Amino acid sequence: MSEERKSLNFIEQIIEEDLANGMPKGNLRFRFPPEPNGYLHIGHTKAIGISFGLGEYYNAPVNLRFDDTNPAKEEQEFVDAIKEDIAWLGYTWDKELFSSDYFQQLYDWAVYLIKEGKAYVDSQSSEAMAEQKGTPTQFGVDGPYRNRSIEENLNLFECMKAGEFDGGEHILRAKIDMQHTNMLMRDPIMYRVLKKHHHRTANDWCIYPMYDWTHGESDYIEQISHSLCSLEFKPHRELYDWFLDQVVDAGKLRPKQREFARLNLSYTIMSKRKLLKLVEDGIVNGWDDPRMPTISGLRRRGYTPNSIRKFVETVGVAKRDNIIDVSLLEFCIREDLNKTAPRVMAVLDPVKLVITNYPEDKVEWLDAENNQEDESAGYRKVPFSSELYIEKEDFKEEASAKFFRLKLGGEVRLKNAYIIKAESVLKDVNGNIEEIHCTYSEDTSRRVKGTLHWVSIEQAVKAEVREYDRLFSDETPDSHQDKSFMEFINPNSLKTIEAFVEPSLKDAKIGDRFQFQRLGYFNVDDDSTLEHLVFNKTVGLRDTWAKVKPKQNTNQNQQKQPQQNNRSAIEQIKSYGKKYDRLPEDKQADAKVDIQELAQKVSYDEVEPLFNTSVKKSGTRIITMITLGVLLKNGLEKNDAITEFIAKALDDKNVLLVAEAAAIS
RNA sequence: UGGCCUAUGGUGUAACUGGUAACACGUUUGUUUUUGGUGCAAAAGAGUAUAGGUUCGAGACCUAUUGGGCCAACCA
Repeated sequence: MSEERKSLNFIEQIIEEDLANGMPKGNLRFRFPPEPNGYLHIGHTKAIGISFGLGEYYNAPVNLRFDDTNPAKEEQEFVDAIKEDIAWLGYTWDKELFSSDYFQQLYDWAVYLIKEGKAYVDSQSSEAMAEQKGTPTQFGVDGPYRNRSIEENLNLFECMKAGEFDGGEHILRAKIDMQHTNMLMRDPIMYRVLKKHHHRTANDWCIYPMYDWTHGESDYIEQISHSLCSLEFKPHRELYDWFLDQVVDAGKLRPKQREFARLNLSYTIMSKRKLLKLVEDGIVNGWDDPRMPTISGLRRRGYTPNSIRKFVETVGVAKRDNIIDVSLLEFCIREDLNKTAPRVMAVLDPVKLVITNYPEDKVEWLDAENNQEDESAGYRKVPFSSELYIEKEDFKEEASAKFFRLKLGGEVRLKNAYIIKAESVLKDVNGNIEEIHCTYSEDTSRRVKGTLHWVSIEQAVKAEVREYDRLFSDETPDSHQDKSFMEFINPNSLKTIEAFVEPSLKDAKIGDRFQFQRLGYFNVDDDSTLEHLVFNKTVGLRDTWAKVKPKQNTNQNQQKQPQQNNRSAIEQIKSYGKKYDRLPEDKQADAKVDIQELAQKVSYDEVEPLFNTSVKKSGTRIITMITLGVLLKNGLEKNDAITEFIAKALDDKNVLLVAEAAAIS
């Protein structure tokens, strides 16, 4: 076997190149720099996965650095939550650091820049400054304070630090170029006055550095080799480099910023601000609501760290905008849970079933396999008696042969138990089925088509089950310029069900994950108590039956499927065109016969548009020629378009095309 | 009257210096099965945004277009 080399993503390629160019492997160092102003979500997981993943791959340290330069928005609560989430995902950071650790160093460097004439204090209103800044298509102009003396700047900046000014009076700006094509280079702000309590430095500072001034310098202080962030920071790179130029020591490592496309998930939103609105408006019950795309929400919903890491890995890293289908996330959690989750039986929508030939007082404790995917999972006992619950959905008085659940006169297997036959039903005055009467047979070796899950009524435990649907009805709720994402909120995203579960679940603990057989994966919610069990539905099983069922699921989203049957003759011919000239000779001959047959059903109007097919697509032009040949043979008159098409083909480089054209010209 | 990024099946990511487009999800079919799950097998689906060019040969190279995204917070 040849060695299989996994293809590298563009960031890995950059690193490999740096290594090849002589960077010692020991210099590799990464960081994940969240702002502690909210909870982490699935989008952050990508950034986490990239940096920490690189750290694991190269055995390099990864710092966790809280970017806490804006005391107005940041809180200790978020620091704690972020640490919990990253640790839960299974990553370990080298050092826990804070941008605020560098406030003094940043200040000293700022003073140095002032002395070098590279920074100045501006004393205008923010409106005036915005005015002078220009627009992307219009140059900026220099402001009136741009050429203050170094002494004055030094003095003013010191006064800013000493708290002698209020916010808005003065700011410190880098002196770069008001005519720069990159807006960020038009004398960006380095410091502003903010008389706010900081979660770590308390009231030590009343001036705070801006992101751009802080980030690159922090990377430099920590000697981060590759500073990875999302694409919207691409324009910041130029400034990142400019700030680095001012302070970098030739002997030390100079960090590199590189950008990747961030992750978007269909049917949800990723913006912290919008997520906050869902929380504040009470659309969801907090940041860890199981419907939220936050890490804490997914955790509570029953997702495993492994499944999320697998997801991020599968999604890949590139630079183009993307929307990943939730079905991929769901696949990842199913794949993980299928191997690990113990199987149990629970009935969510019960109907009573009575086994008339089973002794009324008898209870049998039958063996049930915990997980057929895992030999070591063992068995448990489940009680069986004459009165059971099954799902309403699993019984119909009459049904087609495609319905292989229980119907009158039909047989079905009860999972882990016996084969039963439905004999009759008992209905209330409205005609609703109250009881299904069956007989059972102890011969379980027979083959029957269907197998149902069930619980014995007497021993069943009541439990609350929370079923979730997607939060938004639109695939990209926040990408409509004319509509707010709030308009797409799905009002039925939470359904609370009173269910019956098998007694073995009585002592399930918070966080435990199960497969309710035939239904899906569920975990025990944080709200669960000994007296009142609460389960979350993590994700359903793949359900091919649901697709067969006529309408049933009303909010089933319509998916466009490629029509493969009933394709028109011309469509079938066209699909030959895509590969015709690449087919081996014998198959090509077969294809030609087939095309000629199909061509009988094709009209000239369908063929003419194909005359414009580009030269490159010779296959399509060949099949068009063959089809045209049939039409001509059937009496079609040559017109100018046809003559021109044939003439052009006779001139082509492709010999097959020339041959076909020659045959009919 | 801008700068930067980007374009490959329905989705996402591949394709080392040019050799005829791969993998995963999704879809469909068959098969296995005491879960309409899982497993196994297979199929459909892309001439790589467009138009030209170079070349025996282009998704990769060249030219010109077009679509999409980002950039004007004392946010990060």
